[in-house]
Amino acid sequence: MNNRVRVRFAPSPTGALHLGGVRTALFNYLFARHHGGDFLLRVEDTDQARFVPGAEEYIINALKWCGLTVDEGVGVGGPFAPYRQSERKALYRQFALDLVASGHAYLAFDPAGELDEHRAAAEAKGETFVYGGRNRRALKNSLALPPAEVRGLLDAGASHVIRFKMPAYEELVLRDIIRGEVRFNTYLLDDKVLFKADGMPTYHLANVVDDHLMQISHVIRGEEWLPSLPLHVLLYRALGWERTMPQFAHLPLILKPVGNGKLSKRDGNKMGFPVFPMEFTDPETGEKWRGYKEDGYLPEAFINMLALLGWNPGTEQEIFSLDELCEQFTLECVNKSGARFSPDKAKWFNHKYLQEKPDAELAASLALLLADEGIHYDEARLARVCHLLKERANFVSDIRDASRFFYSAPGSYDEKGRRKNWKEETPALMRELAGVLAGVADFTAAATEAAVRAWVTGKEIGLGKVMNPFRLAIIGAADGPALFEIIEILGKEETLARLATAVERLRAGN
RNA sequence: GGUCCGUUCGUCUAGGGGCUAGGACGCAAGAUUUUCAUUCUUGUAACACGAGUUCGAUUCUCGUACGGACUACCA
Repeated sequence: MNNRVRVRFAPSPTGALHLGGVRTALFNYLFARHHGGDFLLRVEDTDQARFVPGAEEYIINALKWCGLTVDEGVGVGGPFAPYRQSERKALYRQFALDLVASGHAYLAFDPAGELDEHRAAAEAKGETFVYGGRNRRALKNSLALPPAEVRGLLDAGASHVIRFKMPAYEELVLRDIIRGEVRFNTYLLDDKVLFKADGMPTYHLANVVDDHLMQISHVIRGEEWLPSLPLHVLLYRALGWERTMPQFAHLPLILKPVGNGKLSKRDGNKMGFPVFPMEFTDPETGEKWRGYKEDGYLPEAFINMLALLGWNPGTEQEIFSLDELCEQFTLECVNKSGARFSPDKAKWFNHKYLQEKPDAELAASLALLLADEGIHYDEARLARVCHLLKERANFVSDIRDASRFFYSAPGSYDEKGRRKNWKEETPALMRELAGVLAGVADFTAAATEAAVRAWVTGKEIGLGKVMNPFRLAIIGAADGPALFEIIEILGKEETLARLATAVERLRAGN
């Protein structure tokens, strides 16, 4: 028996992976790396009806984009292959049958319609229908029906499922790494279906069987699974695997930024932020969902933001590289309560990471965005443009939007800026300014600034009287980065040309 | 409805029987600046409520309220 740490991320390919799913994967990954263990990817595709083509590929690509490398599993293989449950189908039936043989499970023949009727009837009385110890002898199953009738149904090929036989009355005290002791009483629990009529196991059976077979040491999953923990533990027990049963940790949920409830995929489009790591187009509805990647988030920033949603090491550090996260992550520092997602904070993280990016790297991303719009740019200048604009940007697209004047002269001028800054005396001032600039041999920001300041000082007027209309002439707007830095990049010729154009086109007054 | 989980500034959180309850996001003000930002400084703002234990509870216990998850032949 080995006690190597082995964890798995086990998504169901029913659509794109959302924020919560990525965080579950992340915490599993961090836990594995922290302990020098293995991170597996297992695809739980036991529900044929909900299978979405492309979802599995999306999940793999999303993990890749996030930098979460899978050691073993779908896409990479490994000693316990296959890792796709649909390909392990043949394996599960025997375990279900073993449970029937040992008296821990039974065959149930109730048609789905009849159960629906029971549920409806119970609901009408304000109650909930529970298929369990209190009524199973009155339903159509191998516990209630005479053996001969069961055999007859089987011989006739009657559709049936296999249900777990929940113990009548047992106090269960279970341990969760994050929550401590959690208590349940089997008296209130129902006989869950383990094996479906279509020959596929349900999540509960497949999950337990695979975690056992794949020697998983820790099950780290969302809080929505906490209610089925007793079933799973009982299953390990019934299968005789309790001694090597994994430890459990149930992660708090990620909640909507505003309003009630957990974050759903609808919230993103509604409130203007992505809930998926990457863009996803639903193949059935054709609906398109935004992604963090396409919105311009850096994967490191995205991961950092997600890691701090429900976890923190107890220090005041906020910026962590993936390596630092691996080093510092522990389940004991995961908190118990749900965390509201904050799009603002996500942006702030990206801003932080953007500042650390080398100009050349940003320039390469910017070039792509510009090419998308068919904007012509001078490649040699792009890194300088990024250097100048990045500190005021959250995304590379912010740099693109703030840098348009570098690629072409202003086609129009900001009206408010014109009214405020373009006075009767301005044209003359601008012509004089052009003369001053023309005389600067080495057209650097430092040199032009020194020349202009000297000239303005001599004239005994405020710097703003010159700089504001100057800015308007060069970039067509009243805001933006340091003007002398801008004209250094633009060059003398272009600067003088724009000045001349502005003098010609702009008129003072209202 | 039932079962289970949770509750510190608006949000993410630190802390923990005696603290001026700390940080970050956001917001506001000031400084810097040729503008707008950035940046820096300062400010804003919290222990859900009620009992109990205790010399003393935000911290421990129990209730209440509120929030959440689950309650499928879905995961």
